[in-house]
Order: sequence, then structure tokens, then C-alpha cells
Amino acid sequence: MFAPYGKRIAGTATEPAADIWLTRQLRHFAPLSPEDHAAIRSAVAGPVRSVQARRDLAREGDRPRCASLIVSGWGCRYKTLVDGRRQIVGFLLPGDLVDLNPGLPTRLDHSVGALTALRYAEVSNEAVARLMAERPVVAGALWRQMLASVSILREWAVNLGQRRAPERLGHLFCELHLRLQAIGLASAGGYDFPLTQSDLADATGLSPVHVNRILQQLRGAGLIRLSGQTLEFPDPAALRIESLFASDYLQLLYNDEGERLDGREAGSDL
Amino acid sequence: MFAPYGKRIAGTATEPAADIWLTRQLRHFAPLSPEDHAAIRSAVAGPVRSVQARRDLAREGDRPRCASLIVSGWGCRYKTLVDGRRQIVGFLLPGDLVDLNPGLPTRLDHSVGALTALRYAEVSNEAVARLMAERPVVAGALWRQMLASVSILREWAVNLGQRRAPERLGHLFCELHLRLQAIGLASAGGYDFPLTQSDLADATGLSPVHVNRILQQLRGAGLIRLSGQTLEFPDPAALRIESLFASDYLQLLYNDEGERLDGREAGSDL
DNA sequence: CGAACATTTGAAGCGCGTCAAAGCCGGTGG
DNA sequence: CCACCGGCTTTGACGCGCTTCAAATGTTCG
Repeated sequence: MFAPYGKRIAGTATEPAADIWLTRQLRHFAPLSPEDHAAIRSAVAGPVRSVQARRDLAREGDRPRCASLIVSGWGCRYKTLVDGRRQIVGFLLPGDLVDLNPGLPTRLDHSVGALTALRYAEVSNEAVARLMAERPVVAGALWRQMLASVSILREWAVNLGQRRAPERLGHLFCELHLRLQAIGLASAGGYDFPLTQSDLADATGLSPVHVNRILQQLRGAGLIRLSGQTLEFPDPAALRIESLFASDYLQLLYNDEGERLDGREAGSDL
Repeated sequence: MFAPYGKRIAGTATEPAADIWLTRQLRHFAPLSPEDHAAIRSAVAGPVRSVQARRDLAREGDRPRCASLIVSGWGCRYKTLVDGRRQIVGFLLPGDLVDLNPGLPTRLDHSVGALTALRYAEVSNEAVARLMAERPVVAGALWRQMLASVSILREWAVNLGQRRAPERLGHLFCELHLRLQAIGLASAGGYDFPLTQSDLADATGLSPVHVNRILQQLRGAGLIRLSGQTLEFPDPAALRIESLFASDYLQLLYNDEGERLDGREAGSDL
């Protein structure tokens, strides 16, 4: 995570358009009309950049000029202490918006890095403002998405403060599972998992060695299967219980097929 | 932290008005005009409620009808695990706004509790919306205040994940010091400290016993003086260094006398 | 094939948790 | 005014979870 910033690249015509990831996320936070979809599409029509794995999208102290929408790959927000210790404070997945603030020139208090090769679309503050002004339903969805991201951060703090190592890792796996399912990047039984054990250590506040041992323990207990880039859950419900995972804080509603996540009935609430 | 909610009480004429705490905070996030002050005052003219120490203002799952502005006393946001473990994820001080969202009926993902006897003003969503629409400078300040609170939460996660016990406690003391100084409730050398060692344990993810031992260690090192309800810092700079404390994330500008906090020169930035 | 990096394993030690009991208050009531 | 009580703080002993250091093995890619 040393070299900075992304390179502008020529548009590639074959991959899914940048806006669909945002749409898939916002669907969870408000019922979107076709007009909403169209408005989102035109708002995120900006240039797509790409960064290599282990590079930064932005650094602590930067003043981002615009928001970035993750299009493919995994990123993270992290902070580094003066003595080099590093804490990842959240993962960024496709459809996540980074640095969405209403055009205020604020200094970043943390860095944003790419964990894998990553592609992101730049969304100007004006485009966001216009979108929110013209499509109140989308505005509400963006608000809720932001509140949900803060909620995830609070749960992250609980994870670091109260759970022991096996629960911590399991909880992280569950969070990623539901978030990826929500955008159609995970099946009911697992997902593609590009993180190294060092990444997991930085995210959970554990040492890499201990992460390794706990992973073996979880494997031995039949709670996860992790080999290469694939993470599978033989018994997702058991893992959630073991990890003290309660999914409510994510405020997600459906999986990619429009089915209710987490086996609950559609509630009366929104 | 068991009995719920506050009681409406008769207005007391003698204490400082509810709005000045909000004004003192927002001053850090934008230069406020006399008209802005007046608008803030009329927006927070709602009823003032009060709760006893150890009671809740709101519970996980609630749908707050309006925002609450802390007027006096200390509160906290916290989450509880199914097995009873509790994590405090942030302290609430006078001038802090709880549950500020643009009228969206969202479920709370965490509880809000009073750590001391506490007084808070209810601020309706309409009043907030009107304030933000009519006073753009105030709107910007409220935005920045919210971003700062998220920033504090990220640093909280770093504290829990990366710092060891003495640094963790020291960092917490430093955060509270600057935040209290910003609203004129702390001097350069210390402040009134109403928390129990159990509260500190819940906030730092340590056991109460260990908190006790580390406090003695910090006392022995001459970094803090803590007796009764008073916390003092014989050498604030040393404590900040020992705790790996970097104040930037708080995004505060001035102390109560309008002097620059943290000994830095006024920058060109906002 | 070899370099760079990720994973795995072992051994030793410390930080912090747990359990248990003893002091130290401030508040309440007789 | 003092006796009593409950909550907070302090102390000691013990053990476990996790870190650290070090080295071996596996894996990916130029």
C-alpha cells in the first residue's frame, strides 16, 4: 500500500456498467423506479479508473475532489499508527461509495487502499447533488446507505473490543457474506475470497500467525472451508451463532435474486 | 442501563440555554454569523428532558422520532452481545447530536445510555430541516460535525484493534480532553471525570480489573492524576505521545477562549 | 529455475482475563 | 450520629489467549 492513486484507463466495453453495482446496493435502502435507475446511470457516467492491488486510492490528509464508486475488486479503509501498526476499519466492495460528502472540502482522516486490482468510477459532487435533488427516493437510499456504513463501523468496533479471535474472524466472514450476497457476488454457500491472512490480521487486530492458527481451528470445527481464493461455509447458520453474528445492523433486504436474505419474512417496515 | 427513556421536566430558568452547546461545537466546523446563532437558538427551542444516570435514552431497535441534543452530563452509544458483553462505541458530550438523520424512520442499531444524570433537548426533524435549508453555513457545519463523529468512531476502532492497554486509556483521555476543551468544559490541565472504571473497561474492551492496574501504572508514570471525580494531566504532551494520539481526526479548531487547540497555528484550510 | 511472497509450524513469554476477597467510600435509615 | 449497606476500587494468585521470534514449507510468477 505505498504507491498512490489510480491511472485513467481506456473504457472497456465488455464489463458490466458501473452503475449497476450502485443500483444493486441502493435497492436495499429504497424501492427504486425505472426513472431512478436511469438517473443513477447518468450520474455515474464519469471516467473509470483502475489501480493495482496494494496501491492507494487516497491517503490520509488528502482532499478528495469527488466521490468514488467501487466497480470491481476489494478495497479497504485503513489507518496507520506512527510506529507502523495498521488497522483496517472497513472493506469496500462493488457498489460502495467512498468519500461521499456534499462537496465539502474536508481532509481525509484515513487512507483508502486497494486490496485486489480494483476499478472505480469517479462521481462528481455536482452529479451527486443533482441526483439527490431530482430523485428524492434515491436521495433517501443514499442516506440510508451511509447510515448503514456507519452502523457497520460500529459493529466493527464491537468486534475488535469484545469478541475473541475465532468469533472475530467468523463475524467478519459473515459480514462479507451478506454484503456480497446483497450485490450478487456470493452464493448461499460461500464466495470468492481474495484476502491474505495478513489482511485479515490487520482487519481483526490479531497477529498474522494467530490468524493462521484460528483459521485452522475453524476449518477443523467444520465451520469454514478456505483454500486458494475460495471461502465456503458448510453450515452458515452455525457459523453465525458461533460468531455471535446478528445481521440486523447491515440493514440489507434482498439477495441478488430478490429473495429475502437471512431467511426472514419481508417486514412491514422501511 | 436498564430502565428506559427520559421524563419530561419543567423548564429550569437558571441553567445555560440548550443551544449554546451546539453553537460551541458548530463553531469548530464553520464560521457562524449572529443570524446563524439565532437560527440555531430557535431550532433547539424544543422541550428539555432529563434522565438519571445508568438509564437509557434509546434502545437498539427503536425508531427515534426526532434528534436529541445533549445539554448536560455524559452519555454513550453502546452495543450489547447476546452473552451480555458490552461495548461502548462512543461518548456523548454537551452539544452532541444523537440520531440526526433527515427524517428517515430507521431502526437504531445500538443503544444510547446516560452515564451520569443527563439533560437533553429534543429537536424535531422539521426544525433541523428548516435550519439546514435556511442557513447553508449551519448546514455545512452540521455535515462536518457528523463527518467528525464518524472519524472519531474510526479512531475508536483503531484504539481497540491496535493499541495496548495503557495507550488505549491514554488515548481515550486525550480524546475527551480535546472534545471537552472545545466546548469549554475542560481546562488545559484536566477536567471533571464522572466515569467509573467499569465504564472505562466497556469503552476500551478491557476488564475492569486490568483498567484499575493500568490506571495505577499511568499514575505512577506521572501521566495522569485521577482521584474522585477529577482527572488531571501533569504533562499533556507526554501523555499524547505515549498514547500515540494525533488530534487531527477530531477536526476541532479552537478552545472556549477562541485560542487554537493543540498549539498549532491557524491554518489556511477549512 | 529462482525470487518474492503467503502459509504453516514450533517454542517461549507476556499481556490481559478470571476468580476471589478485602478495603473504601457515599448514602440511607434508625 | 453512627451502623449498615451497596457499589466502586484495590489487591493477589493463577491461567489462558495471543504475540513474538524464527524457520520451514508451499505457491505464484517473471
